[in-house]
Amino acid sequence: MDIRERLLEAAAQVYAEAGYRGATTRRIAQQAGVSEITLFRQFGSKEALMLEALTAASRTAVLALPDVPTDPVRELAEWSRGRFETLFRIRSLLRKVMSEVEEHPEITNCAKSYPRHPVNFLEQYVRRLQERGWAAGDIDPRVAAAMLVGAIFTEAMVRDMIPEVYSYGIEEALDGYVRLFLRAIGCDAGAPAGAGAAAAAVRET
Amino acid sequence: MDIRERLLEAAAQVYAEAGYRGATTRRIAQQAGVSEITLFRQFGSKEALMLEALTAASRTAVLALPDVPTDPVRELAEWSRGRFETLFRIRSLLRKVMSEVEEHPEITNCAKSYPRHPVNFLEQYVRRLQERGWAAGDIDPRVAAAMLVGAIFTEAMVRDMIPEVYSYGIEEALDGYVRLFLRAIGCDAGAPAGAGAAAAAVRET
DNA sequence: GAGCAAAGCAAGTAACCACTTACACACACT
DNA sequence: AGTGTGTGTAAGTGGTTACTTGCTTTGCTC
Repeated sequence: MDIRERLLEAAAQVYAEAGYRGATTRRIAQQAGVSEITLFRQFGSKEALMLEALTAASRTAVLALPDVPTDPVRELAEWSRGRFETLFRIRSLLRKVMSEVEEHPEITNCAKSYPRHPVNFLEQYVRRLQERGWAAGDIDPRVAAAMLVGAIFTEAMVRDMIPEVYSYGIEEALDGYVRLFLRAIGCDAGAPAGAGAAAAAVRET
Repeated sequence: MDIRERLLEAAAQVYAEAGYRGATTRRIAQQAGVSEITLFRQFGSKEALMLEALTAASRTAVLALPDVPTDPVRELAEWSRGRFETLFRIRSLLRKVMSEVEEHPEITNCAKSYPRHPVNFLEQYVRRLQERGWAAGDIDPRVAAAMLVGAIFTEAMVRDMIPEVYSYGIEEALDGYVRLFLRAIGCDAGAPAGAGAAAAAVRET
């Protein structure tokens, strides 16, 4: 494996564990299995290394939602789960980036430069549900999308920090969020009687 | 003002700005307007000072929800706004605590030791709505409460970090969350026609 | 085998960190 | 006047930080 890549990966990992100040060049070099001098010869400075490492680490594939909704319950459940797993995997790194926005804006900018934020995908999906008459028209898709994405984000960030608050499993939480979300926007297929024409239409397709 | 208190307040403030490693004793003493030696004479060590400062800083009053729900829309709107403002005020400190849980568990424990977490208040409120027949019985109050609280938490944590994602105001967001939440749990009093047949049925029981 | 780029080692730089020691000053109580 | 108590200044402790210099070793190409 290339030394540059080893250093980049080690830098991202140590940063996720200890933050910018805690990610010392010695520790990064040790983690990568190279000497500290090689680090400086390759990247010039710690700042340059971290910038490149965090830019690379934040390049994660963004899960898409189907252009044409067919099974909202299933599609949203899968998307929510994927979104959660992505966030949960990089939760340590994300926490550090969040806590250092004020101090290292130039470095954290690269990590948060989503050209299109995942919340926008969900927002568009809700709009398409509305166009089809599967969701109530008086819902603000931006707010609705932010609510579900926000709940998932919190779940990924704090669940392992204060587990005593969460007496139920993550599966239960995600399924519950999707069900609540669909009910909230008026697209509740599994809701009790009288829940609405939209839900019936969904079930029939 | 007492020197001890000045130091405690300065420690919390500098910690919120720079984190544990960045909160140097020199900087804290300077912020408090006392000499660095006084800091050590008063608290013995940086660790002891930070522990006391963060314990004191995290002692925030927890907003209560009424024992007997009368006006869910208003009560939840007020509670959500209060919850948001509390979190938003200490967002910098919270971000640091979150990013340092793994490294300084003993210090961050004091900050997150909610005997009863705010989400439990909302959970109990939802239960009381259910008992009264104002909310659907098949809703898990724990999951529902976590969803609203999670959405508010995310709003307080990331809104000022990536403002370009949020094209609407915080008022709009909070009001929207409460409306969506009430619809989700089947307690949508003010919902327009078509969306709330189930809600009407709920209200009649 | 010669040449060369990239890696390593040993050592050292100036700055900063938490923390200590020694000593002077100012105020309260008696 | 004396006696603490709490604060300040000055100086310095050993350790760590990012980063550098000088020199040697490795491994590959020709």
